Amino acid sequence: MAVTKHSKQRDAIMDELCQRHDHPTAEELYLALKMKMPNLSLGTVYRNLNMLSDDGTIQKISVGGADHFDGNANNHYHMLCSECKRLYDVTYPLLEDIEKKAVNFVDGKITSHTITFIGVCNGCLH
Amino acid sequence: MAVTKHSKQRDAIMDELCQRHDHPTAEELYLALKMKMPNLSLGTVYRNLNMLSDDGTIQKISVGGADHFDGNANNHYHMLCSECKRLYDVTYPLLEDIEKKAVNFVDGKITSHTITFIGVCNGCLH
DNA sequence: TATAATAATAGTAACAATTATCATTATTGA
DNA sequence: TCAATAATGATAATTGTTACTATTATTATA
Repeated sequence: MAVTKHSKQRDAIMDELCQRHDHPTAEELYLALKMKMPNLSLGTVYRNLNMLSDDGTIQKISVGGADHFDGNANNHYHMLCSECKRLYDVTYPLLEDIEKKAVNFVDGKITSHTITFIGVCNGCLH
Repeated sequence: MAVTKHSKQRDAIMDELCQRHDHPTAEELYLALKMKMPNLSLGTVYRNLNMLSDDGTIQKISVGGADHFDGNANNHYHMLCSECKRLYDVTYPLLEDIEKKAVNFVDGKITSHTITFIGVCNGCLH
């Protein structure tokens, strides 16, 4: 179901998600919020994250293991550290024309694209 | 553990995976192989797919839901149909220099990259 | 070619991530 | 203020995957 009524829990989830830039999982968000809202439920976090990502208000990112969420809905790229599994933003300029070009190599229509770099972050290199 | 000894099950898994180009999940492979090898175990399929993708012999692809596997280990791109969740190959030419360029936008080293187009396949459009 | 070492298997249990259920609570519009 | 119902918290159920263990298959060597 789509969002219709307002809720404190959803506000808190959005606030937390937009303040941080570490692309937390549902459980990481839940644990952080649980301190301020002690009777928040993990199911509520999942339900809201799914509604919001269905809306296009936030992004859901699947890279193996638990899904990550990104409060920045504008398309941008990511890097996954294969050591610590953390997900980082990559400010590589958006490839504006890649979807148009890719149409020639696809049977269907394209609505978006993702690029994920895999590597090792500085924290894990040292 | 890495592959050392030979096994019929692993051969059958590789054969099946390389013959088809629909990026099956572990369970889809299992069901297809179960006909020829009635006492194949799902755990065996998972174990081998993981060993082979750790090797770099095959690719594991996470796009939400169950992981998909690709017998083509050469880097190439994919399209995910948001309707039927099927994964297609995209023969878009490899962006050879993107990893080198991306280094400037990343704190760490890059070892590979993936591009996934999201869209609707022809089967789902009609 | 027999044998010993051990990797790989089948079958099953356990686990992790996510979704569904449902009685209760909160929001909203009349 | 009240009725309608969306959203919640708590928990059960489901799904995808990994771990465990006794047995079987592979392989190197005597």
